[in-house]
Amino acid sequence: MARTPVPGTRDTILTAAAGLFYRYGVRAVGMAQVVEVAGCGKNLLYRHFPSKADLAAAYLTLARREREQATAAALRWANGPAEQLVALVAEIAESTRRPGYRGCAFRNYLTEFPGATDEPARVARGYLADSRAVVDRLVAELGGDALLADRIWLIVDGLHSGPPEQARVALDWITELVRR
Amino acid sequence: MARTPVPGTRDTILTAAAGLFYRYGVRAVGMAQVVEVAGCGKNLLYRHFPSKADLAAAYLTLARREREQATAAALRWANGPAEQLVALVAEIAESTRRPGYRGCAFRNYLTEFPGATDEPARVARGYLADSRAVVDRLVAELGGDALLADRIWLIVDGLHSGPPEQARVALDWITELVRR
DNA sequence: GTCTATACTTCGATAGAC
DNA sequence: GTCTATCGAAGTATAGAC
Repeated sequence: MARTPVPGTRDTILTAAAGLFYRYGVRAVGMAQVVEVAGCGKNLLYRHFPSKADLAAAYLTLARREREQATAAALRWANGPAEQLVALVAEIAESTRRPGYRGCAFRNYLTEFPGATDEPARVARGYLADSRAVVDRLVAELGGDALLADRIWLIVDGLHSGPPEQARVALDWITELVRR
Repeated sequence: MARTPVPGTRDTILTAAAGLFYRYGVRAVGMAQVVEVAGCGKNLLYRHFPSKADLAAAYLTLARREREQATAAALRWANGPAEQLVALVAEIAESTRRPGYRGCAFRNYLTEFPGATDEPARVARGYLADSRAVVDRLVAELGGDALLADRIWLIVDGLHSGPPEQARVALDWITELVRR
């Protein structure tokens, strides 16, 4: 009897991989570990993701989707560029305070693979660039100059790599900058 | 005939390792690669550094010494806490603009080995904590509050992980914050 | 006695085969 | 799903040059 392929297998594998990659780093996690946590055979994993780079790229793409959804949700209740900028940073600040937070997945990947030009690196750089572009757009709508955008991005960068205690400091500061 | 031990061998090896570790990451660089670049035998390497962790710890300790020397040199010409804070950040900003800059060695290590508690990790966390303490002390001397110290540290964090173009933005901002 | 070079061991990784 | 081929890495041991 032909066995019905289980739907959502790809998601199961990807979720397991994402958890491990984010927590321990992409380099530190082996495919065997992913198989173990996903509870599937090695066969299936390599069927869905022909190489580790493919899996890493999918992991970062998933992370991107999650970030974008969280951002969109945060922006939903904000009116105008000022509120939107605050909401944007507030969402990041909040995420850094969640248990298990280990920094920005995209920045982490680029630190683990400096100078990489493979697919995961492209996904990571792409997200960072697009993310920065959103800030630029909102600042422009606000009527702010390039300096304000640079400063906000500087805080966002610091927020991602600093300790979670910085979350409130960053948020308050952004609020102050934007309201002015 | 007894051969005279070459002095400075340890430094030669360490310099080679440091260059590789910083550029490509500690995980990505193998001991064989270090041997190759250092131009010595494997035996000698393991005599001076019994394990890769020892070598990594020595690399970060060297990085710390270099940072401290650069910081001390920058602080030498500064009078009072305000000027010293500016000089401190100016030195960091300048360093991020040097060719070959690949981020903060200590933050990078901790990103490569999240949650590590080995000797290199202790060195990295130690430097970061001491570095932060210097900022706190200078801010206190300046008569500033904890918020100002947090904000300065936020900028320093952002400066380390952001693009080099942020250097001037960060420096100007610190100057403005401290002069007030 | 100190160094280089190299062979070797063990281990874990990716990836593919069955 | 297990089994295996292949590779690279850490670390050790040995042989030989100076």
